[in-house]
Amino acid sequence: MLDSKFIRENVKVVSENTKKRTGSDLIVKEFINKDKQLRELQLELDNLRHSRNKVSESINEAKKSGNNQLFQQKIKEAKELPEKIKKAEEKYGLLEKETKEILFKIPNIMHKNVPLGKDASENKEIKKVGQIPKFNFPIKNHVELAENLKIADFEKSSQVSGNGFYYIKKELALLNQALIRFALDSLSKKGYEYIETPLMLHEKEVYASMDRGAIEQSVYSIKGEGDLNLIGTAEQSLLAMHSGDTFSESELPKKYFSYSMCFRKEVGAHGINEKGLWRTHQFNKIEQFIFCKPEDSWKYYDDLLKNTEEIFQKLKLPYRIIEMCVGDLSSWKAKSHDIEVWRPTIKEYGEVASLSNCTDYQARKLNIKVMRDNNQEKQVVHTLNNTALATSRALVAILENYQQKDGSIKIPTVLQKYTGFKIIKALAIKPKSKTKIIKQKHPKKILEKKNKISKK
RNA sequence: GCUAAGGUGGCAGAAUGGUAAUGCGUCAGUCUCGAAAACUGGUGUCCUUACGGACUCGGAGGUUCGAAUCCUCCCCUUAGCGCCA
Repeated sequence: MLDSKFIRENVKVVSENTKKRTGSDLIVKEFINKDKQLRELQLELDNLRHSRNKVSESINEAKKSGNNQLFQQKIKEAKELPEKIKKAEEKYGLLEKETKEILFKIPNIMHKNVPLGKDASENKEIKKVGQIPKFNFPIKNHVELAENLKIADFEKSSQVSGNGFYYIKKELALLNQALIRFALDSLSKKGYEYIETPLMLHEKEVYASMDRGAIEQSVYSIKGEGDLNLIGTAEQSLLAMHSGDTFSESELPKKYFSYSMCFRKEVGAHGINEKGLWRTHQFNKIEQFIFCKPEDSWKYYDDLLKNTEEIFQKLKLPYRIIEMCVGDLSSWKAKSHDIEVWRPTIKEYGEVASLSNCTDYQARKLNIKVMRDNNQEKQVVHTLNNTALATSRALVAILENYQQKDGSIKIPTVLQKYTGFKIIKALAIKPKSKTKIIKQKHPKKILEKKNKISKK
């Protein structure tokens, strides 16, 4: 949320920004109006309370001095006040709630360079990195590849949990763990602090990181457990970790990274009914998160992008960077870039990481501040986040980009020390159709191979 | 989960129905060539141009003219017991 005082003092800036982002600045006008009423009501309420405090004080004095007549008279006088105060309080509470709701709807002030555009189709491509692989054989998508290799089971998972879940098995599951370790090591070396967080949060903390719309579309809440919700990203739990804290200047920046499971409803999301690992209700993610002084946030923004790029470069996966245009920028962000990885099967880039500078918008909701050295003044900190690696999408990219003619999958070199194997070997026997069995020329060799594997 | 004791500013620690003592820390000023000590003033949030005022004792309600204090519900901490990956 924005600072009410800032809105009052910069109506023009906020209105223009809101209009640019949502097409209308009506909510700003509405806020100004409500906020004015609210402050008038507060003055009224304060005056009522003041007179109560005064009367109470005089009652106390009368009691102490033993002036019984005055005491009785004042009590009589005081008895009328609580009712009035209660009414004013109720009115105030209601108006305050309304005003806050509107305040939450006013979007963050964008960075001045955010490109114009209506929606995702108008996002700006910044650069492309890496060689797009060429295949001299018909390629398969990750679902076919994984099912043929029997390293994933999407039938069973949809049976037991519904669509959007997965069983990954054997080499694929180990590759998943290898990706996690690889990303953790990569960020550890950069001096970021590793954190493991709660996977459930109260509503207030979840709400701090995003807006109402995003929550309704993504957040799972736990039935019968008060207002507990599964996190959609460790961004939420990392932000909440410093809820209410005031840092000294020397403590900042706080650079964190975290590994967690993420849970998302994906209501209305395109592709949630598609089989596979690309869009799922549950996935593993290594997330980067920074709390910093306001003047430093753009510097760290670049760092966060570099860290993730480095990971994809080391995995030798072709990717591109795009910048979110106004129409595709979430309300709480000041600026955002995505990293998209190449998917040869659909001949498109697909989102694998999302970088954001939320400036002070998130931190204000949880009252996270920094005490300035010079003038002893507190200032709301800036928060930034970027995916380091969401493993399920990286798995898709690896399966599809590293597939071989025989259906086996090469393991990216940097991951081999974590997996312990260099290739996910194609299965020798394909018993599905008779013709294929006939085609197999060396059944002895196949048997030998099988024995070797089972010995391992 | 049970039992017991607790939860008051950055920290320690009083106030048991009369409007949050005090100490430490910290910041500023005086003094000093400078520092220390000493002294003086400030040190949570909000409203107000200001004068002022309101709020704040883990949270939410309630009783009362008035609640840190009494009542109800909830949360958390510590210790012991129980259960458990």
